Amino acid sequence: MEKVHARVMTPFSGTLDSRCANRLTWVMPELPEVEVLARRLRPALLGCTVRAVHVRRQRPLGQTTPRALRRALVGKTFCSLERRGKYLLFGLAEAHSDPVTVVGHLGMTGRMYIQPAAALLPKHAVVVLDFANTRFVFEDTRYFGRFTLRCPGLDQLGPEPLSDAFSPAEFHACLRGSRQAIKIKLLDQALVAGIGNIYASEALFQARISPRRASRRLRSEEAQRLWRAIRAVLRRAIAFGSTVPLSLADPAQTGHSSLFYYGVDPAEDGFYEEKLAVYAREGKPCPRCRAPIRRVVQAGRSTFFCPNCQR
DNA sequence: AACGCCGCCTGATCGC
DNA sequence: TGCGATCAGGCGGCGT
Repeated sequence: MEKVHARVMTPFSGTLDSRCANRLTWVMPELPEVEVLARRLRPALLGCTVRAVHVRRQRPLGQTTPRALRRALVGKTFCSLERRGKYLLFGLAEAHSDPVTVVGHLGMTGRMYIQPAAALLPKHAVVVLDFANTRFVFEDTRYFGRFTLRCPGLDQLGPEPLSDAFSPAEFHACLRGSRQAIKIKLLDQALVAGIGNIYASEALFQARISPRRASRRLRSEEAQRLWRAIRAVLRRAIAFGSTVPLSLADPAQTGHSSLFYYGVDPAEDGFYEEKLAVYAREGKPCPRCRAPIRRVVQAGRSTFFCPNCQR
């Protein structure tokens, strides 16, 4: 079991090596990772009826008490699973009572999977939902995630970047009202939902826009380029995540005898090297012009970019 | 009211 | 060897 934890790496949790920003050891969950998780969890989860609810950590429940969560879920059956930005919306229903929605968020290090009822629980389990012979586990090392009945942040979300609700004109209009650096603005979930630190850098690279430009200074064609880049980068990451070779997703290999949660070791298969053009690549050659990628800190977070390509 | 900044939280790493 | 400082970051809350 412990061995498993050392080995399994997933696109749904993680952190950047603190001493060497060039080495990506884990990946934070952003829109593509949450979308891939939803797609994989959905078929396994729908139809499962909750027999018991165990709350191991209260913080991710926010305002919801363990008792309220238990009352809301026990006896109900999972009937839908949707993604909104980086959030997961679990729908549960029962014949003679109102349907409920549970809001989930992976935070920095959250993971969600289904395992056999006999398996050992992870050290940082937050919520466990017992089914007949299996169970749903939400674990989160840093407890930044959410698993709750009420989540105020959800109401503040901007448009889904891959939907028609996300228009270049409106995007540009929002940017014009902000003096913030464009990289920081992209992290604002009210502007557009689901972009995190990794894909903000990646989208700006693809659009050839410097992360330090003031949002309001972007010209119309630049905003449009960025709009397009955001969608392309996210779509590509989703496609990549959902086409991970099955051998890498083999439950036997990851040690989870159930699975549903797919481990990929970036050091072994180069998965992330191929996917990310600039993120965590300080000093390495720009894939477009070979100039060394630079790292700067904006609002306390790392930004990676090519000083030559991005103006 | 937009925006900056802090606190939350743990694990890995590095210096002494 | 072991201990303490540092760092990663999504997001809510608070101050200006």
